[in-house]
Amino acid sequence: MGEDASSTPVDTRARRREVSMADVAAAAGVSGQTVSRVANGRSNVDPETRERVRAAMNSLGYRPNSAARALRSGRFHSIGVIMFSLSSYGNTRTLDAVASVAADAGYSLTLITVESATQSDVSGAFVRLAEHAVDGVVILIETHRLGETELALPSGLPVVVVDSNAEYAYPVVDNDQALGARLATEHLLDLGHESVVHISGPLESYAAERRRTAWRETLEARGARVPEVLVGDWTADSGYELGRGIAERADVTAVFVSNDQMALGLIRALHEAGRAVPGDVSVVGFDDTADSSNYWPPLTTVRQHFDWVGEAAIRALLAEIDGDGPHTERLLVPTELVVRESSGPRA
Amino acid sequence: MGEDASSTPVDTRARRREVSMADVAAAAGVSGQTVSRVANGRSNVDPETRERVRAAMNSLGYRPNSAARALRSGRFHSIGVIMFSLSSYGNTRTLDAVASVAADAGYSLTLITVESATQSDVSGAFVRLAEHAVDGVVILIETHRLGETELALPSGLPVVVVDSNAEYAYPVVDNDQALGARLATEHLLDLGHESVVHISGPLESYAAERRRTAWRETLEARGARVPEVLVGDWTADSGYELGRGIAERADVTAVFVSNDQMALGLIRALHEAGRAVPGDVSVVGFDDTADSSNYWPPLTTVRQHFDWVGEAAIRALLAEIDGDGPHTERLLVPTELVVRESSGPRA
DNA sequence: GCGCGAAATGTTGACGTAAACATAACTCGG
DNA sequence: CCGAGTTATGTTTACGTCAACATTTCGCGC
Repeated sequence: MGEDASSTPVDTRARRREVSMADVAAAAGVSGQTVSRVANGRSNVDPETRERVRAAMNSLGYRPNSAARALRSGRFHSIGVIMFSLSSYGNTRTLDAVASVAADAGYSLTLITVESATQSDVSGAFVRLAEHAVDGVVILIETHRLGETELALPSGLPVVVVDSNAEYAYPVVDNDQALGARLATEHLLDLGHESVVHISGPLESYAAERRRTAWRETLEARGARVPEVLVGDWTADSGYELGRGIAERADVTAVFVSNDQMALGLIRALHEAGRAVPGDVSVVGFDDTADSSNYWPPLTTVRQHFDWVGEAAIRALLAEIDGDGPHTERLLVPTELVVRESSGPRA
Repeated sequence: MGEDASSTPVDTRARRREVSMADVAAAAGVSGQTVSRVANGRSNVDPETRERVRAAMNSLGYRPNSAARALRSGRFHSIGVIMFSLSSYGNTRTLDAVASVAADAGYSLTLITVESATQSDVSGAFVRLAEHAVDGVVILIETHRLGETELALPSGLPVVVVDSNAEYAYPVVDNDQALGARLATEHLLDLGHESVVHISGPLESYAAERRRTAWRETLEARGARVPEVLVGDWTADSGYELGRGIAERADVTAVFVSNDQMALGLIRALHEAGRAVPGDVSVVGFDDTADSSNYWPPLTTVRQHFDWVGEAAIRALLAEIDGDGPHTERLLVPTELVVRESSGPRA
């Protein structure tokens, strides 16, 4: 009695009954297999038959059922992305790139955001993705510290991590944080500043850590004094709070800030205190957001190529998915210094 | 030729063979159906049996196959999102909210970004989503103008649109653009400014249109002169370019800008020209981005509750999916004025 | 102690697709 | 004009899950 059409002719939810291959096959007078061949663009179909099937597909509005397709083939043509919220500028930009590259390759994106970047949250999200029919996973989490247990995920699914820590058993793609931080710090030293204060991102962030480390090493290499690190949380507000302290210290003439938003807050604090930028204090940020060229003054900053990172991540993942063996490698995309007006020679 | 499985017994890609219900059933010594019942938390299973099945699941690492489940049930527990790139602040924030609400409801998100917001691109994306096993679609496109042919999508799938135009045959959720624009304009008039110049978003944007219209109507209602509209493209750069023109006009004392980023550019242009904000020119933005309280001066702006919008959109969509009939209604989330330091009384 | 119903569990089949395996039709060289 | 090779098409089956139906087990009232 499985035949529904007989008993319930007017079923509102009957729309669920989609047009299937069998329907097309019947309409075109061929077998389902031939429809399948046409749908998948196989060559061994008579042009005339192909046309007939195409016509039937169009008139019936046939759309292949991806669930069935996935069940049959084991491929879902979908890539999972695990993100730690969408608030960070860089991650969002990377996601954008990931989305378009994946789309070009015929993959759609399944997005999961996690509240906190703990091991349990991330692997929980991972499990959900694994259940949810994805061929591979991109983990896009700049801020996380998983404690002693490093990222350990259920096996079997290709994974690429976009992050700054090298300790993963998965391929890692990232911007070259250390290069950018070095360029920024050297730029300020080259302008004659005796030392450079650093406003860091949160301690849990590996990206922040690498920038901080490179800043310190650059100062040491130049024989400059290494001031105490100030720690923010990436927000402009935290930059402002820390900036109020900096504004009171006449000895500070150069600040390297770990992202543009905190730099914005810092600059506001300096303005409020009547300290000129770059006259009294030079400021260099990190990210080169779309807005930073319109800060007042326009911000000298480190440009990250998030689009390259996103693209590289997807390419690496697709290679893994296609079985070209997992490359546990590490790809660093170069960063570059963009000099604008917030940095100048020491007064 | 292509057949590899037979010749390569040690196939690295053999991991694709996931643990299935049958494996668990065999391990636990029960039928597949019983496993299914345990997996779905049915009540009519003997506690002891349930425990045995659970143990087998864990030791084998069983994960239900969502493709098979979807094929069987017609439900995918996935919501499609069509976005016009991720560059806009508001859309990204809305997406964030959508992601967490959907996740709470047990749905994952399938994200598709489109390059341009044309009818063909959007419906192309829609078709891809329909193929891609989603239960419903959220269209999150603030900037689009589809010409005379209004958004016409293949039928059968619940849809919610987040946008400012009322002309859809689908439920629409949006921030109350008109309210915000009115509040902003009235605020400036109340401060004593004789008129208010408006920098609009692009003409293709319905959001920009509604803000522009409300600005004009507010001026007219107060009997104020309506200056020519300046049209930007949402970027800070465009705000800067237009701002250079404004800075030369001594008669302009108040500007209502259609988003915060253009306001940032405008303020930079004013600074460059030596015109004080708000001393010479008052500026009000729109969005209340995370950064705008740290602009210099901190920006008076209109706060949009993107999180509410995202949540409302998902709730409406889930209601549709659950068959509570399509509500072709329109939900406006209130906006509010946030007064900071970029606006002040007319000199 | 017999039969009835409830609870626990098993069996069958279908969802839509595509791989593997037929089979039919048609080409072409000798 | 026959058989081998090629191309077009059809048939069967399995993917993993779950609803529907079938069967078994057991408790309990009379």
